[in-house]
Amino acid sequence: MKLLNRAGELLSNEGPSALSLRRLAADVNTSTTAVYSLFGGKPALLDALYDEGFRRFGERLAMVPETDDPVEDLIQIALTYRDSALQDRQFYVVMFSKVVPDFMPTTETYIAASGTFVPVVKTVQRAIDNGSFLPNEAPEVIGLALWSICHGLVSLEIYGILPPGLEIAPVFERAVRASADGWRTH
Amino acid sequence: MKLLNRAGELLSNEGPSALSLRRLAADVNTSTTAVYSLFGGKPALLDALYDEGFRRFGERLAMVPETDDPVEDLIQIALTYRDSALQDRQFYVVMFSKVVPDFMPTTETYIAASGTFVPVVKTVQRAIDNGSFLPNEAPEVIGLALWSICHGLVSLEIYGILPPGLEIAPVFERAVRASADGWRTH
DNA sequence: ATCGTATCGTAACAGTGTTATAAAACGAAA
DNA sequence: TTTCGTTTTATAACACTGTTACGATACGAT
Repeated sequence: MKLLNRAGELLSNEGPSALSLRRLAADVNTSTTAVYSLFGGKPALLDALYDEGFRRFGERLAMVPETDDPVEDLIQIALTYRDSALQDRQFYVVMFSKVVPDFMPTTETYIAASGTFVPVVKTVQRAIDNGSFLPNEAPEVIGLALWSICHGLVSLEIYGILPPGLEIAPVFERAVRASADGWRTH
Repeated sequence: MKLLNRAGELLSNEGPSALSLRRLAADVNTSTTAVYSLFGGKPALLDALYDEGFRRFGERLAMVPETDDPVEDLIQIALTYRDSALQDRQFYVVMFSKVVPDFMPTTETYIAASGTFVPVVKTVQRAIDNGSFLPNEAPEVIGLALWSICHGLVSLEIYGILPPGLEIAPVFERAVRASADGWRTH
């Protein structure tokens, strides 16, 4: 599907505002109607990109190796989260920000995207079983907290609203480690 | 300025996509040109709303009383952060999300907005001086970490991409407390 | 009262997503 | 191979967006 590839390129190279149907159609030598017969419109095209973004994202997160230190595994997942987001930052804003007015993913696509979160919860569960993390805390809650600090820091970074003159990478790691420590058994 | 008031209403009630210049001008019985002579265009109008959003936001955060337990103060600031964001959620997405393509606040407006962050850092400093938080950690970093988990959770909540069937308020508080605990001296 | 600036209305321009209509391409059945 | 039916495509128009040139109006200070 040349259209989808080119849409991904346009999104990555020039951002969401360059992703107009006329521009896209002209780039692959067709007309805008193609988008409607093949996808169903611009929202559906965004849905496909949303899906693609989460596919890449989940692929990379799942690639983090599993060691016998689950808390350290979580840190590595977090670092991978940031790397992946920065690598596909234009996809990231489609996935996690309202970059296109009134765009919402299909519930089907949304459910598929939710799978990205599963390895995090599993690793948290291992940390609980391990005795590293507090028992009697729902692993989804801990996972969500760690996921959120990643999302919060990364989106602030991508939107350029972080204090300037800040070496972000070490700050990110430090923040994630502290956040994980908050769930540790003492 | 009736235009700005109506723009805020439109933004709050119907979201950013309802904020078109023609709609806005018609609602206050004028024409779109008024926006250009009074503000300078739609980006400048958004800039004014961005400013207004941060003004309200900062006002509420600064209203959190200062006790002799700075860590607890930080928790209260965090809870206020969420309350304020949910109260003005359409403003929040203008402030922290790319809801209008290629919109960026003026550096002047951005600097004013940055002031919102100051009370957080000050409270963190008090927690360090207090002996509650680890010394030799930059208060900006700790403040940023706490700010980020608030931002991460709240934006996930506002965008509706949180696991369904979740009582968010207690999860939010639990996550913030754990995140703060991560910076505590043991 | 007059001048100069600021504001406003009308209308047009370029761009967007979307859709009706008709032509073309393709695949399967006769 | 030929025919039929579905899918895909191209053209053009529609309604909408932000923006701007132009002219008229209103307002405030000299």
